[in-house]
Amino acid sequence: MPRGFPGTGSKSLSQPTMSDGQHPPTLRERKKRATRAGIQRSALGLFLAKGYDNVTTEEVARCAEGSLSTLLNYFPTKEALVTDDYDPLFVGMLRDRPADEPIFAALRATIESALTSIVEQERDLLIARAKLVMRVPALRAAAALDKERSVAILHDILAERFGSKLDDFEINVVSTVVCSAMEVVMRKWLESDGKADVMDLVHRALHVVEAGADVDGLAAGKPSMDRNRKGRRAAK
Amino acid sequence: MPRGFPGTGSKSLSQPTMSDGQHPPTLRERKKRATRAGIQRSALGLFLAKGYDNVTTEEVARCAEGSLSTLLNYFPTKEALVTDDYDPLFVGMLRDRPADEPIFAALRATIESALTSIVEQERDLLIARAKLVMRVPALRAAAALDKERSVAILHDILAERFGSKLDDFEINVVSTVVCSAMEVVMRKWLESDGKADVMDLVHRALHVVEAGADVDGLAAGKPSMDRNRKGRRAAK
DNA sequence: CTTGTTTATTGTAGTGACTACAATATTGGT
DNA sequence: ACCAATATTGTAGTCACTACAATAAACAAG
Repeated sequence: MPRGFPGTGSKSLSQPTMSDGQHPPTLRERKKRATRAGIQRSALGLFLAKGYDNVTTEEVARCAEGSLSTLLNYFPTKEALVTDDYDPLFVGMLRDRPADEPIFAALRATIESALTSIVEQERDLLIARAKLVMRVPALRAAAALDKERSVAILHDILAERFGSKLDDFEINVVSTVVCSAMEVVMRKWLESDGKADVMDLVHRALHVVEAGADVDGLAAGKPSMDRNRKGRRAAK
Repeated sequence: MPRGFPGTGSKSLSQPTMSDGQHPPTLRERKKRATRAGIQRSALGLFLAKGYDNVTTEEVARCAEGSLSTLLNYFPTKEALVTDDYDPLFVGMLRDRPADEPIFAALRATIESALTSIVEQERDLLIARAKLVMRVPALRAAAALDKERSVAILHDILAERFGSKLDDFEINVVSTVVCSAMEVVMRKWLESDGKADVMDLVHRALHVVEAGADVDGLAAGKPSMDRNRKGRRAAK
């Protein structure tokens, strides 16, 4: 009789992982994805219900009708059970922008399409997961390590375009700062339970980064705000 | 016969912790500081010698001639053994700047005095610790949580000055972005083993943040670089 | 459908960080 | 020298995670 994770057959969860293999997904492959998704769903459910710290990895494994060994085979750490990994989608989109497009315009466009696409498909899942991460210190710490990768990727893209004209240090600062600003956007958006206009936040944040965080200047009515297309001053 | 941590008597380590109590430090207090410092020094030594992951907390306790319980009483986690906590010094300095000084000027001045003071006294310790943190993922993750507090503190200071004129969101972005930029400075400085000019890095990073990370503009010779007083283009 | 190879799943035994708590030692004031 | 407050220690246990060997399923071929 079959062991394994039988109850996880519903493939309704659209995994945002990169489908690099292309080929018709072999049966084995599909099962792996299913078990993986099943474990992750069980984990998220339990974490949301009982609180991250009050759920053991063993409990998650049992809930997903599998063994702890298998769980650890898919997710090296407990924190990894709550990771999203949208970077590949993001990077692909950014790389595909025309090379002559100003970088901040490209960023805005990329973020807009990536974000709306994600929000459309997995709005609730995204919010639930992200709010969980925000609540749990261990998850925030793990997310910080993920963010390093995002920064590195953006760094590479920027270096591709400006490596000859800009020092690596400045590129580093810019990529770090942009990612940090986006993190603030996410946090603020989640605080509003996803009811705030994400793109408005994105525009406001990127405006600060692009035009300069000259607070004294910003406070004085910010004269050159014609860069962004959407109206400012949305939520208080 | 006395148990406790006898071998840690040398108080040569100038603890940067806030001496809030003021009063003549009672004998008990001094002992506590000594044991704490002793544990931390033992830990750092072992971590540097054998690698963070190859040292157990029990080992650190033995090296400091104390028990594991005591160690855990002083440091709630293994990561905490490598934390520095310069924020109080920093905040105090920033709060003491004249209220009418432009905020970025205040930041530069504060960072300059705080940094040079720290570097003067504990240069080697600082570098050793920070490089350790950079190498070990678990420590980087823990440092991210510490950074949250720094951001919050800077946020409060900015809110004090600009809360009436600027939306909380923009203040959040600015404080986050400034701290992130400083983190990049530290990383770059450590990559050069502390041989690069820290303040030059600080100025360059803050310039990007203050004047705007408009990369296309920056790449095009950056016309308005007369804001900073030190020469640019230091290390390649 | 059987056979053999590859790969996925599982159990076991352990390590290490950390908690809770009770027992003991030390300090500080009287 | 004694008592109260506090510091140190040991014990027992939980939990995340590793290493590894055993088992079961998926796949490719005959």
